[in-house]
Amino acid sequence: MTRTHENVRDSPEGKYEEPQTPEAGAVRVEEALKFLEGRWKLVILFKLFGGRVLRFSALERAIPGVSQKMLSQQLRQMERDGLVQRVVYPEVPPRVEYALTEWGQALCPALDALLRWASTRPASTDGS
Amino acid sequence: MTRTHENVRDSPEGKYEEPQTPEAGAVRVEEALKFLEGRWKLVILFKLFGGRVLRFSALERAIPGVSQKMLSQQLRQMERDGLVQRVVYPEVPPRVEYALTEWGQALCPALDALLRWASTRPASTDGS
DNA sequence: CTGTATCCCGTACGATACTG
DNA sequence: CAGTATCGTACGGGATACAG
Repeated sequence: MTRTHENVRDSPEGKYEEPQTPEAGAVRVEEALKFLEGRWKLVILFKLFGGRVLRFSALERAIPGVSQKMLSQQLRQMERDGLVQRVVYPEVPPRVEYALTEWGQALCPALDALLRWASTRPASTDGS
Repeated sequence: MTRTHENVRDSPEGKYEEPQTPEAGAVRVEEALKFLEGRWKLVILFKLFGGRVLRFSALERAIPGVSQKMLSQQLRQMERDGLVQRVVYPEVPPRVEYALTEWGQALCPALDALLRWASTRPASTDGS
């Protein structure tokens, strides 16, 4: 599974192409990581994983320490990036619900891979 | 369905334990991501993937735009984190070689998973 | 050759106040 | 309720100079 590669070219669904150079690889990973950059994005992601739907105030309550500004800002970015779906109900008082997109949900396995990797870290041999 | 699997507890090799709460998951992913944070870490990583061994000046030349300060700094962090091995040859002039540790090499599949995920991103429907 | 020490700056983030 | 506006700050990172 972790198969780094072999013949991926001309695969029928043909979306994913192995980066051809180390530089390209680094750049593409950086681009992927940019979707996760931001003090609160991962927290939001995990609150919404599993198809959960939360409204603004619920997220605010669920995430201790976040300010309205930051919550709003990060949600907007995630929406623009296609990670999050935002649904506005034209009511009074206003209600806005947030959920992950399919693509957002699909992040889960990749994060899992990262978690698995991190969990294999050898203990430092020196006393640092 | 975030839940990729079910009973992981008491697995024989028993190293990896699924995070029990969203918060824990977010925190652990953040910790994992911290190993990759830094303007030049990924570039360095990709230069060293595949078991390549490079000395300081070689990395400097291979990474356009990096300063000695940053290169040194990021390499030190990666060394402390256990991603990179640093070998000093007590010669004149000094020679220092850098390579990835096993754990560092093992990052590759996880990054691949991230790359695959990113490659499935739907095109924006709006004109942004 | 392989670094460290200073100085400087942009930006991400936090706190607070205000609005439809 | 669900945000935006404004201000202040901490820190990562660039440029440059110096050192073993």
